[in-house]
Order: sequence, then C-alpha cells, then structure tokens
Amino acid sequence: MGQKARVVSEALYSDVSRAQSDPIGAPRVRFAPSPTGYLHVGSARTALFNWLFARRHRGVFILRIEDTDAERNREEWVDGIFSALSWLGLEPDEGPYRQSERGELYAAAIEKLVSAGKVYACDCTRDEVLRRTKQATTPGYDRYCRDRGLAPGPGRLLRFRVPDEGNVVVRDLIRGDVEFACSSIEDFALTKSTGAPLFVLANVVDDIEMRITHVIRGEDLLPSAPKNVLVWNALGGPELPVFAHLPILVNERRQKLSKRRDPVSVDLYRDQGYLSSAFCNYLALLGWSPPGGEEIMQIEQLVSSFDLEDVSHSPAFFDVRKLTHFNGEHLRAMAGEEFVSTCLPWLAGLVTQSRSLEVDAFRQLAPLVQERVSTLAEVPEMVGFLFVDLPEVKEVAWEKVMRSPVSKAILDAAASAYRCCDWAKEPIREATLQIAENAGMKLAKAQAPIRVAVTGATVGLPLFESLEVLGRAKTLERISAAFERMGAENIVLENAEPENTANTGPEPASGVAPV
RNA sequence: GCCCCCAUCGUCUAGUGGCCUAGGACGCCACCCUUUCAAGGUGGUAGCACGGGUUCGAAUCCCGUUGGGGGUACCA
Repeated sequence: MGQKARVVSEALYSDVSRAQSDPIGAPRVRFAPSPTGYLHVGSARTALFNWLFARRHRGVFILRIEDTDAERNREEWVDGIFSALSWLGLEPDEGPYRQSERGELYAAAIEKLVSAGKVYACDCTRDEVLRRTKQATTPGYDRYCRDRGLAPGPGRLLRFRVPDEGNVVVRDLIRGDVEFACSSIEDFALTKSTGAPLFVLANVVDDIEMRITHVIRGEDLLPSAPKNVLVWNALGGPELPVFAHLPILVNERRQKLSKRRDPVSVDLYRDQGYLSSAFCNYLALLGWSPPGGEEIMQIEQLVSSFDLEDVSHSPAFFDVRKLTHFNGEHLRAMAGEEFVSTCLPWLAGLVTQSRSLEVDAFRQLAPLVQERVSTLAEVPEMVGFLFVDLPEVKEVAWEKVMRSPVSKAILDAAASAYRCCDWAKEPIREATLQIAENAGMKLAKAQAPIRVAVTGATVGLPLFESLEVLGRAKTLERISAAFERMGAENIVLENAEPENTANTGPEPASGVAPV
C-alpha cells in the first residue's frame, strides 16, 4: 500500500472509531448484486468482505438487488442469490431492496439533474455514435447532442455533462487516491431512451438514499467510480462514500473468473460437500491476510481480526486444492455429534433397512471418518460397505490382492478364527495378527484380502473397527463369498505354513501386493 | 487505441529502509508414526520481473521498461 493510501486510511479509521461510540455514524455498507440466478464466488467474496467490515465495526450490512435491467430480472434469478447468501450466513441487516421497486426515487433524481442542467437529452442512435467515435478526439461519445438543446422526451436518453477540465479523485482505502482526468471520461448515459434509469444513476441514487459510507466492491468497478463521484456531487449528495476496490478473483490463466469456463457458482461448492465456514474462511484469505498469521479461522475470528487496510492489491487465484484443505480442517474441528448430523443428509441415498440402525452404525465409525475426509462428498463411499448386503468389489482391488493362493489361505483362516473370537476390535485384531504370523506376513499385508472381501476396496477405514461395526454374520458371509469366487477362478488353497519365497518361484508371495 | 489497476516461492500471502541468509500456508518430495488410507509429526523443494536512481544501507521509497489484468454499452 502506498504512502497516500496509508494517510487516507488513518484518517478514515479515526472516523470509524468515532462511529463505534456513535451509532449515528456507524458504517453502512451494501452488497449490490444483479440477478444472475446464482451467486458467483467473486460476488460471494465481495459480500463477505462487506459483511465482515460491517460486523467488525458494528455497522449495517445492506442487501440491494440491482435489477434495473428488466430483461434480466426474473424472480428465480434472485432466489439463487438469497439462498447462497443464507448458506454462507451473510444475512443482511437491511433489505433486500430492489431497484425495480424504487422508480420514483430515480425519477426524482432525473428531474433534479435535468432542471440543474447537469444532463442533456440525446437522440443519437448507437450506429451513429459508433461511426462518429472513430474520428472523434474525445473518448467514447462525441458530445454531438451536448448543445443542441433537445428537450427530454421519448426516444431520447439522458447523458451526463462531464466537465471539460479538471480531475476526479476517487478516495480508495485499498489503493489510495486514484485520479481520473475529466477529459478521459465520456458523456455517459444515465437513462435509456425509454426513460428507464441505468446502473450508474440508480446505484448512486441508492447509495445516497441509503446513506452508504463505504463502497466495497470488485476492482472491475474502479473505472466507473469517477462517474459515481460526478453523479453523487451533481445530485448534491452528502459527504462522498469511501471506496474500497477489492482485487478480482482470477483463474489459472490469470483472467477474471468467467462463468463459461470456470466453476464459479457457490452452489457448486455446497453441493460438492464444502462447509460454509471453510468456504468463508478460504474466501476471506483471498486478498486478505490475518495479522496473526494463523489461517484456519472460524467466522467469529474472521470478524474480530478483519480490516480493509490489510487487503492486498493484486488479483488472487481461486485454488480449490487449498479450499479442500481448509474444508478438511473445518471438518475435523467439528464436535463429533455435529459431524454426524452434518453427514446424515449425504448418507440418505444409502439407507436400506432400519434408518436408526444404520445411523447408529455410522455414528460408531464417524470419528474415524471425520479425520479422513476433506469433503462431505467423500463420506458415502467410505462407509457404503455398511449398508449393503454384499459389497461391490472393485475389479482393480480384486486383481491386485485376491489372485493368490496366499490370500485364499488367509481368508480361510480368518473364516474360522472369526467364527469363535470375541466380536470386538481388539480380539479381531489379535486373531488376525495370529493369522499373519502363521503365514509369516506383516499384519499390514495380511489384512488386505480380508479388507477387499469385506469392503470391496484396498483402502478404507481401519479394518478391525469396521468389522466390529459390520457384525460377525455379515463379515463371515462376505469372506465366504470371496472364498467361493476364488474357487471359481481356480485359485487353489495352499498351506498356511511360512513359505520360503526363494524356493517357491516367482508366483506366490509376489501375488500379494502390500496395500 | 484510450483510461485505470497490479507485480515476493507453482498458488495464497507476511514484509511499511537495517531484525531478510526473505517468514507462513496450500501443493509436491522424503522420513517418522502406522492394520490399509488418511490425519499428525519432522525435514526438504521453490520467490523479491528488469533497468536506473535516492540512501551508509532497498523486497521495501522514486522514475522508467517489460509483463499481466480490468474498463471502455441505451448490462451491472
């Protein structure tokens, strides 16, 4: 942050601290999305920063739907935004306001600007403007209608009369003062030719009316900030708001996240099993870093340490791998019961018999699941073996460990040992260890065929705990099913004696892969 | 084209002139732990875009270059 920015922010922060003891001066911020059907991750980050700032300084977080464009205004388009915000826990203190319901305000503002001569009517068609722009000296619109004295009316849009000289200074908490020469700003349109208000107008009218103190938004809006300032002053608004233009979020090609090729909908992450707390945590660290350095934080910690002056300047890449790591951390930080109830909806598709029985089985293994998953979506696969009659054995798993006489011998031994041992984790482990020793193998290697027979996979939850919860009957049933399949595949049983691999040729021992 | 913003490991970042031999986190690699897989622990990998200044001293301040990005609608 440059020297200028620091000076500016110090001045503003003294304002803020004054505001804390004076509710009338408390910061008022707004998140102002347009209806898009879903919440974009970049928008979510903007909403989060606004919300955090408001919470941190005991201010007010306002939600305003910028739906002045009638063609893009459908009710379901806003519902998606509401539900995503609510999932994230970013509930507004005021609103939602809808610009489509605030037409009188804009009409009054237009009236005011017209009578003050701040705007003028223009009846140029887009083609005409485009054609003339090419040889014009001014940027954009060539001011053709500026002095024609056209009366406002149907078919004529209203343009802002940008001063010929001077600069517009945008005070930005993150970037310092940004100056724009008036000569580089075109006479922009404030209304459509139908008279309908455009974004630049409605946005400023509402910010004034809602007494917004801090405009926190994406950097892509920085070029429109000088226009906002111009209109604000023309409207005779009170003290200008302070801007804070957040660095944008980019993809791996360093371009603004696009809905066409990047996964940008917040819903997508919710549906993939990410926790809103982890999502907010990760989003907060995109462009901001906590003074302490500790990255894994709950929402309350975010609120207590957040500040706009710690926001960085450069675009940030949305890295789903780091998000996933954060999610795992948040999952593991949950209380056991909370983790169980959070998982339940993800298990709904697996329920076969008695729900309470299955929930109970899941609850027993949940602590082991909890430290192994990084998204909720991984849960069903991990415990699926509990809820079926016979597991679906993955072919690669079968190929890898079951095509061996040694494996068949282990299953054979396990079948008899498991028939009589006490059915609990420890005795099962003891019995299995005995089998391994008899076969001259490590426990790690010997448990593999049992795991495949019982769960269908080479990796999974700790085996003996899994067997205990599964129950003796199902365990034996699965082992014998695997045993029979091996018979059908002409895998012969051999002695469970310790073998001398040097003499038995290349086949047997190497047939069991360590898993 | 014009206007504006930005520039530290692959990524997110700490760094506000000496504490920097540049710190942390994700990822990756190795080892430890271990009933598989994770988790956890330990260690490692890798960076100040370039060129000029200012200064006793620059990742840090200034200028320029280069590179990247955003904006440029009767969308928001």
